[in-house]
Parts: sequence; structure tokens; C-alpha cells
Amino acid sequence: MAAPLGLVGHEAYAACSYPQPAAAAASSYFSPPELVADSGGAVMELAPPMADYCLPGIMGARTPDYYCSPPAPVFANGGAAAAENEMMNSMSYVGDDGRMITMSGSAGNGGRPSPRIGFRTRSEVDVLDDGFKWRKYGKKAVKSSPNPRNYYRCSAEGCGVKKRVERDGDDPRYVVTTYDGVHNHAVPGRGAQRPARSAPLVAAPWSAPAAPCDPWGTQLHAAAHSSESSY
DNA sequence: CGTGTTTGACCTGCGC
DNA sequence: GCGCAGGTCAAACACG
Repeated sequence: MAAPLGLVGHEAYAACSYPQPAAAAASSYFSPPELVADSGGAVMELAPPMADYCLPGIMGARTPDYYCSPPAPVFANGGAAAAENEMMNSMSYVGDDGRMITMSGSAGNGGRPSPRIGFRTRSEVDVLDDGFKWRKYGKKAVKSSPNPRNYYRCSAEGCGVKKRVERDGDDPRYVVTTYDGVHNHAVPGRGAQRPARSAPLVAAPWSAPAAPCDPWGTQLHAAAHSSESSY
């Protein structure tokens, strides 16, 4: 599967076939758990637990309300964003050339690749509310899609996270969102605490790690065997 | 007046 | 070197 999301470059998909919570289904949040990870030319696949660990730091605290979330010992210290970013920065994965690459310096301070996470969402609205404040700085018609691509930057001072939002050219019901970078601050208006889930969503079918681990090492796979998400 | 959006121009990387 | 496409800039504008 080359690029069903209209994304170019190195892509990997993680299929997450966990049932979609009704609340999430009714909202605009991240409906299909289909992930693409593109990190500076390296391919990685995000298994569901990995997605849950990665995405909060990038997209904000609401994400795990949808993604199948293990208990969150990682954030038990209250420093959610810091812990998440620290974890992101300590991660490593296998690049195209087979070498291990670490995420350290991913926030733009070290010349190492910044994490890029893309996903496709069935949504009526173009812009998903991920809890962060975004400022639009550009709009561009792209050749790969009949729909324009919108460019957003995190409004927080010193935070260089960007995201691209575009309608899927193949299916306009879907919004393709690509996050580029990791927030260096907490979600605005939430403090450092992870919001409580209104209801248990999905029982995590895996053993939740007791501490920030290195899921890259154990859950990375070649993109070749990636599967479609099921919904 | 501050903040965010719009949009055309400009810059840059890449393939030929 | 040239052209194309994607990404970014910045001035103008809208809105609360």
C-alpha cells in the first residue's frame, strides 16, 4: 500500500481494530485508528500501545480518549507533557537503512529527525480539536489531492510543532492530519494533568508497562506487513 | 487592539 | 539549468 493517505515519503501503518467508543464516534476526534509514522526518512510502525504513547505528546491529551489506552503510569507523576516528550526523546527506531535512530533532539534542537505522525480521521470538520492552540499559516493546493492542504503551527511560544490538514483525495469524508514535531509544553488549559476519562473505553489487550519503556525496540516492524485498519 | 485567517508571493528541494 | 511542487512568509483583512 503506497500512500492511501496521500502522504509522501516513508510511511508505515498501524492497524488498530479496537472498537470505537460511542462518544468518540459521535465526536470529531480521531475516529479511525490508522496511523502513519514518518520520522525523517525512517519507517516505523506504531502498534496500538505505541500509538498511545506517541500521540499524546504530539497531539495532546485528548487523543488517548480514542486510542486504545493502557493505564497511564507514564503520566502518574503529573508531568504529562514533559514525561511524554522525554519518552519521545528517548525513543529509538529502525531507519530505512536498518540503523537505529533515536528521537533525541526531536523538538528541533539536535539535528535528529523530528517525529512525524500522520493519521486519517473520518470527520465532518477539517480541524480536529486536539487540545492545542493552532495558528493557520498557509494553504496550498497540492497535486496529489483535489483538496487544498492547510498548514498550522502551534501558537505556543517557542513550540515549533506544525500540522498539515487536508481532505483525503480518495474519500473526502476523511481528514488527513500530519503532525510534525513534539510539543514542548503542556496542553493549554489543562495543566499538566491528563484529563480523566469519562468512562472506561477499551480494555487494553496488552500488558501495560509499568514505566516508560522503549516500545520502539519491541514493536517496530517493517512496514511491509502492515495491515489495513478495520472499520 | 489583539488575535487569527486569507492568500498571493516567495523560497527551496528535487527530478529531469 | 529549468520547471514543478510543496512549504513558508507576510501584508491585508476580519472578528470579537
